[in-house]
Amino acid sequence: MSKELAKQYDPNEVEDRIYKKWLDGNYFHAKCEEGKQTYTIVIPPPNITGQLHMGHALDNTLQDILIRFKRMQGFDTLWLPGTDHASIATEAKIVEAMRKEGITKDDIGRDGFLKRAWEWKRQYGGRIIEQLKKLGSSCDWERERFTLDEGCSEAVKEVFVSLYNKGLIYRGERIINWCPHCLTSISDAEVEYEEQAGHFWHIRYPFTDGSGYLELATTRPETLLGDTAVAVNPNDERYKDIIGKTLDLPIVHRQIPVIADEYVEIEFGTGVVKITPAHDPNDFEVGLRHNLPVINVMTDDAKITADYPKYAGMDRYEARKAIVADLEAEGALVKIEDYNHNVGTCYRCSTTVEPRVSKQWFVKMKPLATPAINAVKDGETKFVPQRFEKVYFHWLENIRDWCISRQLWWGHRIPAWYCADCGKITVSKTDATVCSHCGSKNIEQDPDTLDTWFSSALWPFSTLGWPKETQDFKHYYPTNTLVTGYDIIPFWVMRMMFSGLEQTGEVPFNTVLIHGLVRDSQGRKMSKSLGNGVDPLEVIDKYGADALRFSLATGNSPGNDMRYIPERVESSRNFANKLWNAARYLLMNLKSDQVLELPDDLALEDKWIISKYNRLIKEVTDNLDKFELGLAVQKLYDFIWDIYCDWYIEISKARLNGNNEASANTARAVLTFVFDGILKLLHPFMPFITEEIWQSIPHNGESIMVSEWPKYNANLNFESEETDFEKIMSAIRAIRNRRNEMNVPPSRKAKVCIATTDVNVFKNGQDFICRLASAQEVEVANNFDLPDAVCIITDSAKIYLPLADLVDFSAEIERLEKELKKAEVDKEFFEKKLNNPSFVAKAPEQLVKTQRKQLAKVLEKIEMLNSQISDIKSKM
RNA sequence: GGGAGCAUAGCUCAGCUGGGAGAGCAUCUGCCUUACAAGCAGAGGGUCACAGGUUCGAGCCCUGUUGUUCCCACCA
Repeated sequence: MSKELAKQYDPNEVEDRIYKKWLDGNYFHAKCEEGKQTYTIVIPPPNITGQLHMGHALDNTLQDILIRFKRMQGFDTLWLPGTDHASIATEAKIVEAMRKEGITKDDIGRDGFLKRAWEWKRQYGGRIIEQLKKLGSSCDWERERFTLDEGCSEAVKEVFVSLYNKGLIYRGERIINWCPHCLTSISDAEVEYEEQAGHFWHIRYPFTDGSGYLELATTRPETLLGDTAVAVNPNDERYKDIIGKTLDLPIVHRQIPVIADEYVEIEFGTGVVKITPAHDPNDFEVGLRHNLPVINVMTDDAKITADYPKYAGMDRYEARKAIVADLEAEGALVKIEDYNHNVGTCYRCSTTVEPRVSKQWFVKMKPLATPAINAVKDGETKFVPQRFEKVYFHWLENIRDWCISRQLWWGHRIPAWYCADCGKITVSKTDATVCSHCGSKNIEQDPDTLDTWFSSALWPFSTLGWPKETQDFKHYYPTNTLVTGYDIIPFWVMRMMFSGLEQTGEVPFNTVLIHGLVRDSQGRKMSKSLGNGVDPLEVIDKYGADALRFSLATGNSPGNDMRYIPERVESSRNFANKLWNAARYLLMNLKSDQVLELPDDLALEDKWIISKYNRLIKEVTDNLDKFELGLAVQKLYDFIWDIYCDWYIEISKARLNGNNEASANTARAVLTFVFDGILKLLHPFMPFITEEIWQSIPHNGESIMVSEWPKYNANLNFESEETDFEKIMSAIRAIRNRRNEMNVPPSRKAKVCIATTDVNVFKNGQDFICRLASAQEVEVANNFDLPDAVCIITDSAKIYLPLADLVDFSAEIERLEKELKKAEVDKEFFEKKLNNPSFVAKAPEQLVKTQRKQLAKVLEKIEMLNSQISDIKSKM
């Protein structure tokens, strides 16, 4: 309290110091207390390759707000942090770094590569964690986990083996999405489709019996090398007679059959489709139905194989040109059309995906999807906002088996060994040394690793110690809220759901809070290639973490994208400064033995603000419970700036500078009491500044972050005092307004006369009116003779400002007539309603009552205005 | 082709269970009033995209239209 606060709040001076204080106090650590209700969030683990961006800032701000709120409410609160090994992204980064040194993966081998990868992780993996701390995140750092750490790896093996034993994981030769740049398979979810301008090449395939040609069209002529059939629709009258005939595949001159399959659309193109089972998912299916050979024509990096010497070594696009040229030379090319079509690309590197048949590991999805769908249908897990359930259902209902093997080294190695002797597979949690089928030692582990999302899918329970029956797991699982962006639903949310249900028998969380993307000020996605990304750390450096958090929480509704507007952060910074200065005011007025408790002798304005504050507690708490963070923060902003600062502080000045010591003391107590409460309510949103201030005012406890969340108290409702005080407020506003209109300089104080039926209320407010409405003295009475002056009407009073010399009579009449017109419109509005019998009959009684009152006031006002107008006219 | 979101003040957005439209920024006027000029007191500014419907009453609920953004989908 003796501490002197600077005139302007300097977040840089405060934040690191406060964060250290929290760490030293061990406040983030969840104690795992028996019998206490828990609240748990597991962090969406950022990639170790990542740097904090605005999306992280939003995601973690929302989580921290919820966590701090629940912690203050007395829950045993755990926010479990960690990072993701991000197999493809990390491996790509390391390979790239090696490339600059002129080294390849093969040069250093698997062990050498992994050594480098771990070294890389050691060096950069903690970077994003440090950045999260800058934001103020109150994670339990003692429980920090990593998807590739020992515990998570145990969980991965456990799940793999268990699913394998249940027949839910299998190995098979299927068509998968292959990225020729990352050199690995990727899952369906990892393919992004984009429309590309391409061509439609019309080609003639001659019949072997010399009976002419069949014309078809393709967007990918290079796959012709792998054609093993041509298909038509069995119901297509045009082609009925040719089914079963053979064609001579141009260039290759292989004989291929004409088959009939429903998949072919009669209307589209020529109604004839070339079938390349090795390089197209649909053709693959057709191939299965017709037992067609599968001919792979491309290597890992999408170059033509040695089987076609003329094109061997050409990449897909070179080969395309060469083949088109050769088709033309052969006279097989009919025409080329422009054509736009959707092309699948790799979500990591944007390379066009090459569908490819290969032997991979899959998770059988149907049996896992059903319980995950039901859990959401039954409301065990809820999405906020609810509409995202549709996205979730859509994915799960249309899901295909999940390709989980990746041809990468950085990740969880597949716990499967192949026997060179009996050819069978041994799957085991522990490293196998002999074949479980024949006992041979001649076994070798699968070189592949698992999809990075396989381990993320287990995150809510693997991080709590599962499969061990740990204290943490028993205590904190299932978790409560998962906070993530809508773009992550198919990758992660869905997979955690079915994994949690399958492995633990319970949903992993009961609420999924979905947020949108943070876009740039023009609404574009922030991206490296556009260079429009805003670095949250720079924003924090300039405006403070509290200002950034506040902006991200304000005006953001669940599930909706938002734009990053620098002016908004500035306004948040200003708000922080406002709070800071309110604290300075408080401190310079408090007494050394100031206490937090409220005295009994509360004045009208004290009851007014306490009552309002009491309602604020209820509303903010309700909003937070319903995940309406944006509404909560808006209410806090309004209360603090408008109610507390602009009104109560201003009003308190009269008492603090007056000579009634008892009244001054009461004001001090109320100022302190309410301020303590708003700091607490604001703390989840602006943790640093609220802590810094709280430490300098009278307080109970070590830190605001572990102080008690304010509780609504029915005894602190003072409705009639609220109404009464608001009458004084509206009188003050009316006088200010009038003076402004009349251009009265503030230095010119005027006497104010108030005619009202609430004489006592206004007598009570005389001091305030003097102070806040530049009045010299205030006279209150039941009635006055209408003075030769300007008159204002509020809901509860007629106010006379004796500033006759400033009055321009004709302007005054103009103003009064304008007001009269407005009042007449109001009158009509209410009368129309109240004259409507069905309104009176059907509308709530309370509403009808207040509208009647309002009408009466309007009528009174009209009468008053009329009399004023005639009064002034008589004096002109 | 299917699904979803959005459309509210000049700009960016709120608006919770339907009861006379709100904030921040910007603009205009007047103030350095002893917490704060990153501030104070005021002002102006909106047919809530359009058309129907339900209701005593619609920014909010229903139907359709237009514009826009996104997600999903194998028409080669």
